[in-house]
Amino acid sequence: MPSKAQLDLDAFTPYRLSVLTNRVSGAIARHYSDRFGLTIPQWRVMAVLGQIKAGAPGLSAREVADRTAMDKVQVSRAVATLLAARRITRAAHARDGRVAHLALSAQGLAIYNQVVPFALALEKQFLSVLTASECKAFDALLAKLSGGITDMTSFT
Amino acid sequence: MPSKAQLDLDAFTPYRLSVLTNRVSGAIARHYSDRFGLTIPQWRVMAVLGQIKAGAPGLSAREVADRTAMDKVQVSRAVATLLAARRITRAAHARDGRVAHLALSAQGLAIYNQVVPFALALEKQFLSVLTASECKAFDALLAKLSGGITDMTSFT
DNA sequence: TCCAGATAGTTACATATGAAACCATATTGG
DNA sequence: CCAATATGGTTTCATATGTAACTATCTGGA
Repeated sequence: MPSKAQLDLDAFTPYRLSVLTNRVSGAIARHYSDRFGLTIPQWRVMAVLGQIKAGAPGLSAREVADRTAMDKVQVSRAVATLLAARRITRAAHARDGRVAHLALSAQGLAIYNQVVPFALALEKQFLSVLTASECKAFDALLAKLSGGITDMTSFT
Repeated sequence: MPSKAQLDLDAFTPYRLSVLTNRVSGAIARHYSDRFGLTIPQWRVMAVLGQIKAGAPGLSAREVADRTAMDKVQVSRAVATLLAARRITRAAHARDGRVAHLALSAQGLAIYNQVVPFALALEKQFLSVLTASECKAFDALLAKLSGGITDMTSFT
């Protein structure tokens, strides 16, 4: 018999990463949904809109997509839902008829201000098993791995 | 105006984890699909079946689910597809009429033996931006974080 | 000016996924 | 022995998601 190559899923980094992420994201998604009626894509849109300065005109859907690592379809759908719930506003661009400025509504801002501390608390709890220096190390490693992957769409 | 709490997605660990994982998993899924006609759930089933010893009777669907962090519905569907493609076999349990033993077919084993080195190469490339000691550190941190999360389904 | 792309965003379609209902078999307490 | 319940596994249904097609607008060059 051929001496088989073996692969232990529990030792396979992409698998471990996937399981961990699904657990965290799933738990967070449940919380967002239960307490704020938000999906993660919706929350991501609100999160980037919450960062724009007071006087600024808002972000286009494309800018939102860029900053959330979502594709434009996901953004379009999340925006439609958030608009229907009056959590964000849409205003025409002065010069470019294709573009709309998106921003949080007053109601959306109120929700944003509730979700942010909540999200930060969840992150803190997630990281609570690590020491401060381990957190920093993990952060750096994530950055390094992400940097290594962005350029290789094909992942030869 | 109230001094708003802020949240920068790019500094939010669950978000960063999610983006990284989606990139890796997406790239791997594309490769498995292109070259072997496998989805990730299907491959996970094959991966755990590939680990059982020669004389062993095979794994039940529930055991497969336990070892792959998939739920029984996902397993059922992956198993159905793999059976149709004759990549795995199903045999009745001697005593328990509900249970079936699953194992790789000869054809499935041949594919398994192709995929394993391929998967290991992808993992190696993914980790190639890290030094050996960084890999070890990352591995340990993943384990610690996973351990911290498993017990908290609720993630208070 | 006007046409050939490029870009913003939405829609449609086909597939994937999760939750819950469901069927069959096993087990357990009376 | 037999109900009540638990377990293994599949199916159903409703929703989520990705790809590709589509509309509308804009830009740049002949």
